[in-house]
Amino acid sequence: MKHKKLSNEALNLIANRFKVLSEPIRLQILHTLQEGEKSVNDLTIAVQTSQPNVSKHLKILQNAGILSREQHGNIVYYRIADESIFTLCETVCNALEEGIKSQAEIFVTV
Amino acid sequence: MKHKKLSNEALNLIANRFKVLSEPIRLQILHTLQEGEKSVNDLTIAVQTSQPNVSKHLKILQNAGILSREQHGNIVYYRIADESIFTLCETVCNALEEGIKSQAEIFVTV
DNA sequence: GCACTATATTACTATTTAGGCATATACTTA
DNA sequence: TAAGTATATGCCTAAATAGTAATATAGTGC
Repeated sequence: MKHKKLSNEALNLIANRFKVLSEPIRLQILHTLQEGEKSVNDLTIAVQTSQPNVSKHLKILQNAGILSREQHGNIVYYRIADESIFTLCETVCNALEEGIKSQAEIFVTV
Repeated sequence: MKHKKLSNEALNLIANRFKVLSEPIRLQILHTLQEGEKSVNDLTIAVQTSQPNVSKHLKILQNAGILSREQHGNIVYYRIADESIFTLCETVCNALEEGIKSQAEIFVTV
């Protein structure tokens, strides 16, 4: 398996993407948006925190290019702009499952 | 495309994995280890920071199940224990490339 | 214009954490 | 045992940031 050498700037960008995804509330927002676009109010109800807090997280996600924003009258709808985040989550899920299985094997072999 | 509903605890675990990967120095360490196992000293030289700092990051990566540790005499070797992190980095890389391309299109259509 | 609703922003606080420095631990060799 | 080397740990400080509360902005309908 061949791999390219990544520059430090590239690693910084990658690290930053992970940082954006490292907040549970933001993952909750993304997970909720997997059903389709939602208003800020919908999301506020879904993630159980204050509206200003949701708006702040939405801005972070939008700035990262993960969400797009669309305003209709008084209501602002957010939607997923970069589906790759679900691939990321799935990869992590599988890895975590594997890790737990490996731990379980310790007991099996006793 | 069907997707399962994730519990908040699951999202916390996923967020935590992203958090571990959200530090450029840790990505540098992982990227260096892609060549194969290295000693703490090797890694300290590779990532250009202090040895205690490297040890601290190595511990975080090991606790997350991403690295494994093996001591030979005086020297401690670390190696990748969870290859999925490279898949993650690659997915992010591709997404970032796509994002930049989309931005570029704005200029093309002028 | 005025009241009402939806979203965003600002200022603040509390928590987390990366990095530096000093030092501890552990292994090796003389 | 003593000196030397490799790695880990503890304490501290500075910077980043999530959350809150108050307020600002912007759109709607009367």
